[in-house]
Amino acid sequence: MDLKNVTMKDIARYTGVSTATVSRVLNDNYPVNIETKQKVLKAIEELNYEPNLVAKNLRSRKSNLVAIVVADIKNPYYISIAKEIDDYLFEEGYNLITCSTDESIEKETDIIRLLLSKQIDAVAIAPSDSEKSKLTELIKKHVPIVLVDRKIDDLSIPFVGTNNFKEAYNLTEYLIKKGHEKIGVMTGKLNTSTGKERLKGFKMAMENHGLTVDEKWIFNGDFEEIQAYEVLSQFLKNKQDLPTALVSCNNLMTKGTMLALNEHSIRIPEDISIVSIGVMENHEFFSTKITSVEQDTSFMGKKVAELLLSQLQNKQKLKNIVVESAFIKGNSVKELN
Amino acid sequence: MDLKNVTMKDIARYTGVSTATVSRVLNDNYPVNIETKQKVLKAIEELNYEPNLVAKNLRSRKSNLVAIVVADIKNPYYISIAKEIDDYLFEEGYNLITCSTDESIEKETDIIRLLLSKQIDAVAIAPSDSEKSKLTELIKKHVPIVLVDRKIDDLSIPFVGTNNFKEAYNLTEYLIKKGHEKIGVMTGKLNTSTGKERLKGFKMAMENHGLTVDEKWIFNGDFEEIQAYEVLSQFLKNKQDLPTALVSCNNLMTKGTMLALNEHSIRIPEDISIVSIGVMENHEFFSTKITSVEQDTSFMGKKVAELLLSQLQNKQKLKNIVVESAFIKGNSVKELN
DNA sequence: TATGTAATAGTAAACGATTACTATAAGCAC
DNA sequence: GTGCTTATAGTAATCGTTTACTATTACATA
Repeated sequence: MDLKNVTMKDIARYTGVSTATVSRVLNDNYPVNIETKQKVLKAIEELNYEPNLVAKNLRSRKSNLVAIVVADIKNPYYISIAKEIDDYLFEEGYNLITCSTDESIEKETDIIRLLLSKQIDAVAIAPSDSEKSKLTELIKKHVPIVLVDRKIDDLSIPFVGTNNFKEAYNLTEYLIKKGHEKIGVMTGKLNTSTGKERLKGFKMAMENHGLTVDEKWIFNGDFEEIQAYEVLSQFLKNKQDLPTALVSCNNLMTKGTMLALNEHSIRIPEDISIVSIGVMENHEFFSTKITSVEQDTSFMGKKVAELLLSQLQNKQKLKNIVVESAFIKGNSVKELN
Repeated sequence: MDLKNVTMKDIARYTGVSTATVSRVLNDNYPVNIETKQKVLKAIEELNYEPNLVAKNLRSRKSNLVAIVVADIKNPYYISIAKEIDDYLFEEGYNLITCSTDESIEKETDIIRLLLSKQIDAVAIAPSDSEKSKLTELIKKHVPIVLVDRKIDDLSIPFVGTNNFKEAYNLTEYLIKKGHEKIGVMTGKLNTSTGKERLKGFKMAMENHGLTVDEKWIFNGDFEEIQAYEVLSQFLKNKQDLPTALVSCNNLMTKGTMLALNEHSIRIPEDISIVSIGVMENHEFFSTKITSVEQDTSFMGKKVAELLLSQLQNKQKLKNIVVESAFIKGNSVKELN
């Protein structure tokens, strides 16, 4: 039974009115005789009618779908942002779909094309490449966008994120004040705003304190755990001399770093000090808690949702939102003074 | 510019053929003259045509949307499963939308209704209540379902999960073998299969070893961190005597438990031993690593995806899949012998 | 009485794709 | 020439809604 869905047509036939009237009852946007209305509502109840949103969407040229496109949706940082956005948008009748680009610009481009085909209503995105991202495709079709975490300067798209330069600067300075001079950095992807700015912050802090950055301690990470693990493992395998401290440019790479150090029995902070931009899950239970800065992802998600909704509802207020991040003091930094 | 999307009609007009022909070129499912075909393809290129999937979906009565409905999509356990499903389905042209019920049956019912309206193609679900879940609504509309993690017995729906009874039994027995007799349990929701079976496993292990279960050490959790934290905090505030060991019935509650114990300066395992069904993120870095069983969520996700796809593609093979879980030995259990 | 307007409801055209039918022409066998 | 098949392509219906038009009635106003 019930092989075919009940449609407005069925309701119309059942009650002897036109589909237009049924639609009007459902949307309550046009005067309908009270008795007719009740008859229709009764039929809807009896036949267990449920609207077909695909049809509705075709007619309205919308999809009630919003996407969040990030490098890796398994990253707790993005998860937390996404969940918050989802909660807010769900209230307004939107569903969120999450897309991971795995930092590949090709995949990101494919995803954007697919989203356009799906008539996506809005997109929150952390572009995997600040130059090559095909955001113009979205702009051309007037799809509202919010940049999350990663910025793109030339396009005037609202942005929600943190002050990456400052985060890196402060953490590096913290190390310096503890007496560290031989400091390395595990960088993020340098074709993203976050990667660039964090490295810049690191270098500036070094420079301002008259320290030079040793090239061999600049580890080229890509924001992912594996790469950080491998780059550092390679370095350690060659028995090169370690810096006394290392700045890790995101949470995933901090994990990769810790795993590599663990494997070589290098202790934190006895043998090397670590600071991290971004926290690891459950770090409060760690034997060595990593000193880090923590972003308020719930707040960020909320702000992203607000910016998305304000664009969807044409209440344009397109300002950028830079969220302050918190300093978390752990015990991963050795006092050298 | 480009306010309106380019449609097949535009391509048809531009090339002087009918929309039927354009459709045939695009789908390559009907003979089209080679020159006509090239002309159409050229127009598609030039006008930058992209298909409208909403229209396609209306016509085909599908949505290319699959949903995963769980208590809390922020739970790393579900995230990992979801990500795996997403990856597999994306390859086949489906998008995954994630829905959190927050363990509320009302919310779950609303979600199911919404999904039906969206013409959802398939649903993976961990029902928030094994009795009251409105899966019949989905079944009535012939929407393929896969039960994830939580089972429902009477409906014959394929299931992917673990042997919850055995997991609880083994962990409890492990404690007993270490000499523990005063053992408590932080239960999950008892209106779910996982909650019920884990408690049953715990009780059976106790019984089989001639131990009695003290009611005051049965803590009524609901699988969520907060509830576990609060129930235990309340207990500790009343200065009641502790069991020597506690079985926690999922990862989130283990966290709540640890937080509550921390706050009261109760040490693991010196003051109380803890075992957990399910692992916490990054537990490899914990000062006290919790002895637990770990589910292979990637494998589970893969199996769920397979079952979903096989139903979507009518290759019915509806067997249940029970995944073996791994025993992780930590240092959270004190030897009492 | 003539006229304006509000309530009520139906008709039919959209939205953008797919496809069952139908039609034409060409090629081939007899 | 007749009949059959195949390649090719158009027409128009369809998926399930919404809505611009149009139409009718009732009632108030001048």
